[in-house]
Amino acid sequence: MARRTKEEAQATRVQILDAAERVFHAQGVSRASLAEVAKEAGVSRGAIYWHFENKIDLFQAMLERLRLPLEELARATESEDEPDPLGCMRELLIKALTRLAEDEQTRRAHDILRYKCEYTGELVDLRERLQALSIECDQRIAKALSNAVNKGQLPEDLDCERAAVCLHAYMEGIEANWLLVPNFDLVVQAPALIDTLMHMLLSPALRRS
Amino acid sequence: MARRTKEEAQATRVQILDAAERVFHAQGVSRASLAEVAKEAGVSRGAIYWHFENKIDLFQAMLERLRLPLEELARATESEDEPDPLGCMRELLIKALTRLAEDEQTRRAHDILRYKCEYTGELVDLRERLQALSIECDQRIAKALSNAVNKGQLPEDLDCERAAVCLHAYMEGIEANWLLVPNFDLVVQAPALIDTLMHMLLSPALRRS
DNA sequence: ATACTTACATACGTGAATGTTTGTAAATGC
DNA sequence: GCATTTACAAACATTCACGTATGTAAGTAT
Repeated sequence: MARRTKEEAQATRVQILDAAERVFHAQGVSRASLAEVAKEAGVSRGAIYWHFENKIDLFQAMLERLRLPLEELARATESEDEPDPLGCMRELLIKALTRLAEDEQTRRAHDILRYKCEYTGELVDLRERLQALSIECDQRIAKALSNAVNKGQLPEDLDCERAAVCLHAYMEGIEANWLLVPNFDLVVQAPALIDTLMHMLLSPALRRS
Repeated sequence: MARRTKEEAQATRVQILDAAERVFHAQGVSRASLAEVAKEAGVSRGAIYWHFENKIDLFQAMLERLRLPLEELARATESEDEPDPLGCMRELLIKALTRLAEDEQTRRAHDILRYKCEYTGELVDLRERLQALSIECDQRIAKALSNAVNKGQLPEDLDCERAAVCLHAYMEGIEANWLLVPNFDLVVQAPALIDTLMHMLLSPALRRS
């Protein structure tokens, strides 16, 4: 095979990443072989080793593409200048569910992270990254809730940290369970699911002592 | 090594299962080798192949030990004769969290199922069992909620099926997130977490159209 | 007491995946 | 226009876990 131009090389890189996503999803990360990925991508294993160091490097690169396009909304929710942080958050959470239901790539990636991946050995640092992300997520939610409190949208004595834990858990569970058994229309149900979550924030059990 | 008596053989079987639990938890199911399990159990690989067909058989046998001792409470919650189904459910859910926090074996098993296991290939039927369990769980929760409605403990027009989805998701998320980052005392927080969940059931978004 | 079976240990063969190395033709730099 | 580097393909060596086959000493039935 002849040498490719730079753009062609970039294209094969993307092909490999797409193939990896499919193969990882079908076989699981540890069970998937680079030979399978290569075959699926229509290249040789050599090509993969040219673009990536090894399987975990390929996996990490694949995950990098997830860079959530929900950042602006998240930032708005956390901004103290936002006049309607709670409405902003509602919109953000609905978008998160909608995206999961509608975007094939997002769904596959989340499915891999939840059900096709063992967080051990070489992937232990990935687990640590997810732990850090989880903590950061809690903090950002708490900040957003705090903003909503300051705007008078939530009770004055709301324990934002504990509420954040509940909100986070609820979202995590919705996504996990729906990925496992997608037996209802997530796009249709999303607003009601999120409104239920919003109502939960008014629980007396979430007030400071 | 000489031949063991029947009781001794049963003891080594348990040793192997315990060792498998530890090794699966440390290395992940696919990465764990039977040689490691044997070494950890203080036996040879031959012993494992005597008691179990192969690695997945061993894994399934290990999971069988999970047989949750929460069944009586669950049955009470689902029973139409129970005068306080909601209180029963509250107790059940708190117990579920408490057990996860306090029982090492339960925690390890759940951690394996969530973060040390790829539901693919030979484990695809395990995934299907989990799917069936998830659906069944939704139905049992819905039934319990229906009982609570009939006792006047929840609003007449509650959509029990959708409420069950929310409740299930919340619990799932709490467990998953706490297993990933156990940065708060689950036993202490459990009552407040469950009370928050109970309050969620009163959301107007969960009423029938 | 003897024959047979159990509960393992040990040794072997096999296949598969990994990382590396070498080869090569075309693209790119000067 | 030539040397060099790039973007792969193909072949190789190594590791490693799995399943199986065989060995064996003690328990168990008769």
